[in-house]
Amino acid sequence: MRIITWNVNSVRARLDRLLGVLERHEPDAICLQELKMAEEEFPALRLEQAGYHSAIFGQKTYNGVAILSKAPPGNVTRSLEDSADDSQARLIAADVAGVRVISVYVPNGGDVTSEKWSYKLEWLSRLHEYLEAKADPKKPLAVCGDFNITPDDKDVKHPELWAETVLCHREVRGAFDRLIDWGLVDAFRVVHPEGGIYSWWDYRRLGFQKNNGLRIDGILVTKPLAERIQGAFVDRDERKGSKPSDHAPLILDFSD
DNA sequence: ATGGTTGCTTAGCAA
Repeated sequence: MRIITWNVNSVRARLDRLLGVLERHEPDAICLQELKMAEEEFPALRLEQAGYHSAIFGQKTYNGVAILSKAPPGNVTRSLEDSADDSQARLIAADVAGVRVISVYVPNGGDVTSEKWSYKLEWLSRLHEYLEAKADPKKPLAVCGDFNITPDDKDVKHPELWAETVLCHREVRGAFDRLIDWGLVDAFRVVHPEGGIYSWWDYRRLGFQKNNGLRIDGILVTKPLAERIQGAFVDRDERKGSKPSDHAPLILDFSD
């Protein structure tokens, strides 16, 4: 089973590239983030022609997440399903081929003095509560997405440039560790313990041209799925050429 | 280095 996570930074701007990724990698499931469109605008018909079902949690202009799958998705749920007053579309879950798949777009956090930063920390705490309430560490589960967190300095090309930022701050790394402690494994880390492989390069400061990269995308899996890990890579070529997303797809392979 | 670039929406926000 192949699962991909990719922050497309607008489905509208990236549809041709998305179709290319599906054709090139043939994932069983692909988790998308930053759709930047309402559900009714989502090109579900075009993707169906490419062989994929769509489970969509859209929002006009900002955010938005989806799960595309070859097999029909089951038990689709949207949002963190808690009591918070939250209009941002950042989580969708579905059963795909016996695996509970979740696509998450963790808040970026702006800067550490902003209200966005406290929203990020609260959202991560709510995600932890969501796992406690809705998921089971003993069953196959993959939490896939843009976590807007580098797990470690070895996931940052120039850690000194990013220290104390919202992507590297010890408080979000702590929140990430608490998700892991619930019963998850950073599947990409298992395959590449040495680090030095990145999934996001800032459009600003010509990040890609300088390989000023960070790995803020990931696939976190429960033990029964971790035992099936076969390989992992980032499709760095997808960040090249005309009109790329600022993220590259991160790809995990599991035995069936 | 308080800049830089991209997308959505149309001057400003978010990343």
